[in-house]
Amino acid sequence: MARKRFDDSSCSVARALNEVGDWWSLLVVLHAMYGTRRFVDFQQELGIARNILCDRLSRLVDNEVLKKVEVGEHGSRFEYRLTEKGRDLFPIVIALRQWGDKWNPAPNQEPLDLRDRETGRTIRQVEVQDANGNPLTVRDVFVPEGDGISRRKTTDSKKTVG
Amino acid sequence: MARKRFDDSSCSVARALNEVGDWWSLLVVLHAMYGTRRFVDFQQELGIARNILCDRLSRLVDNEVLKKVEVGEHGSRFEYRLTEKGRDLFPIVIALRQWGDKWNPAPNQEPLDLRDRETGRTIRQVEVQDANGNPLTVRDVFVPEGDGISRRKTTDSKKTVG
DNA sequence: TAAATCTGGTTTTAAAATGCAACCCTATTA
DNA sequence: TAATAGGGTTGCATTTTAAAACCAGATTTA
Repeated sequence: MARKRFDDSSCSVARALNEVGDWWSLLVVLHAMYGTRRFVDFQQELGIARNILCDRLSRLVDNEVLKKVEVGEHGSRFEYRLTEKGRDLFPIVIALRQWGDKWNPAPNQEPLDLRDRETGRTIRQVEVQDANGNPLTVRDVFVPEGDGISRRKTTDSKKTVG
Repeated sequence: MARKRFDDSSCSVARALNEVGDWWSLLVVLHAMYGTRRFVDFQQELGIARNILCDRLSRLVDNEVLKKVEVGEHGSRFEYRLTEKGRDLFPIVIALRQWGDKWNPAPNQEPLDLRDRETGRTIRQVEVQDANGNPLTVRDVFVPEGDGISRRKTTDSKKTVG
């Protein structure tokens, strides 16, 4: 059967994954952030099948993560550019990159070193922070009751994370 | 043909997506962060097919995002608990949630309000920050040359993000 | 000017992934 | 003793995916 989709899910993570939660979309967005804009460039950089790339690009355009812009007077040339919504995926992509570098470092390769354009200094690890900017772990947060998360009367496990 | 996998990709985002980049894995991790630990609980909360849940749980265990723990003296009962590696996905999950809430808010629902257990105050928006903790956008960062990102001599688009 | 190339796709085909339902086995509870 | 809960596995039909071939308009190149 078909993949399940979550367009109308009450969970915003599910709705987000619906738009960028497949194997390729976030990689397309990542390369767009590195400056790639053209169909052929995406195709060659990612090594993605052309039909899949087609599908992903148009889906990202439908979801307003990218916009398709006609460029050049000669012939039909297009560019796929990030929208504000797309650029807003930045923390997610960077957090994924940092997680990958930390837990699955490439054997013979330095992790990618991203730097602040202004100061030239390495950026921070992306983290969840409290109102004052102090880092928080899973255990430090809670959801006020009446949140809409469907929970069963749990079986017999104690409710501590980890 | 088969889905493409990126186990050995030089891109850490690709390697990360290889472990948690499918339609269900991050949702499983999310619910684990909310406290879910049991097979049936995941199954009912997520509405996922049992065989797929099986597959995802064992893959997450293989990748050391979850650990499978035998509990209870009576019968074979298991719990799936987050490892440190799994808990380290916290910023990614939260960033996804915030992105979903911002750009695809649920029609009749308040966005989920996560709070610091200690102060009771709402947590911050997850962001990329420079060394001093100031927020950075895509346009504020750069990759030092010689980074291993495969780039073509770009066609004729100007290299500005967005 | 004809041939080759670039760009951005669509089509075809076969292998996987997905979802559903049914089944299995061990314990526990009614 | 029967029913139910937990944690799966199996079979099957439907989708998705990847690879490669094909296409069509514009533009170089020979």
